[in-house]
Amino acid sequence: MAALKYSRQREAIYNNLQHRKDHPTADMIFVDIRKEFPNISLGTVYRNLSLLSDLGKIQKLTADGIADRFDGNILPHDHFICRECGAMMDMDFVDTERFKEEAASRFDGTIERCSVIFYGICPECKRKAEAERAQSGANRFAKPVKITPTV
Amino acid sequence: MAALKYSRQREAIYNNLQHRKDHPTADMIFVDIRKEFPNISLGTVYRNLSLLSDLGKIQKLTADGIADRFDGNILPHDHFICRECGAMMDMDFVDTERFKEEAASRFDGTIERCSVIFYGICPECKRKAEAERAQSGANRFAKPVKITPTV
DNA sequence: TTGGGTGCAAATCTTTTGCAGGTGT
DNA sequence: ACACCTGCAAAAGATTTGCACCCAA
Repeated sequence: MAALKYSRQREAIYNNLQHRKDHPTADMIFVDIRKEFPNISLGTVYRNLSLLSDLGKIQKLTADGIADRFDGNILPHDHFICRECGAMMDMDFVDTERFKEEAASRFDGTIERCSVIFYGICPECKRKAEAERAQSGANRFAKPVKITPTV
Repeated sequence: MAALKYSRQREAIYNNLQHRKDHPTADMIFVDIRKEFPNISLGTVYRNLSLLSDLGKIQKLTADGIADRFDGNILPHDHFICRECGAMMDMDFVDTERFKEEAASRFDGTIERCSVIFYGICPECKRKAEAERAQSGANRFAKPVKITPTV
């Protein structure tokens, strides 16, 4: 079994993640951390994020249509992604654990973890849209409609 | 607004998805459908899956560490992925709608959809593992342990 | 006829990996 | 000294896209 050694880069990556709450991508962390370590490589960032995630020190979040994001908060909680501004935010007021237990009690296999991601329009974008609509009457979040054959 | 035209390829892709329950990747569909359309290209499969998903005729499923999968069943239901065999299966006995409403009622933005994915060991792999363990005493699903510094 | 759809291949984006040299223990 | 870790760059994997031709409406 491989023994883990200390590395300044790994510590910096971990700390960077602890000090921000925007659920950054590997590249966002890379850009930020390069201020402190100008020579760090993106590969190192990926390697350490993957390692920290395997160790359970951070969380990797995979969602539809976007690059993986990382979260320094490992307490069980859910996430929301805004399809307007792309922001990912915490949704920690829903009891996911109860939900997970409910599933586990009726499932024959073993449930180890559960990912819950909500998609929609975030409070800020919704507010902006409502202000606009009050003026123009148009709804810029309306999904495009197509003329559709059966398939 | 673009008008949609019928295409045999799109119909075949849609039907292929309706007739299977293994939550295939784009490539799996491509391989299967090539029996009927030897000249179809992977790009066409991707384009149509994306289109059908936008139209709400099928569902795209994004999960950790695997290629996107597609589901012909658009009724709200959750999924489970086995980390041993990689199979993705339905978990439709949990009331996700209630869960989604619970979240929506306490959230200031608009929740449009919700993805719930469970990860663990599927019933079949669990059974096999238990049979093996009864003989050898070893647990092949034990996660590797590392000696860990603070970070 | 016209504009959407297709096949093909190249491009893009994200993430992983091989290698040679650096560093923690 | 011995692994582990890093930077660099190339590779890999998944998905998208430009283009010329084809086909449904």
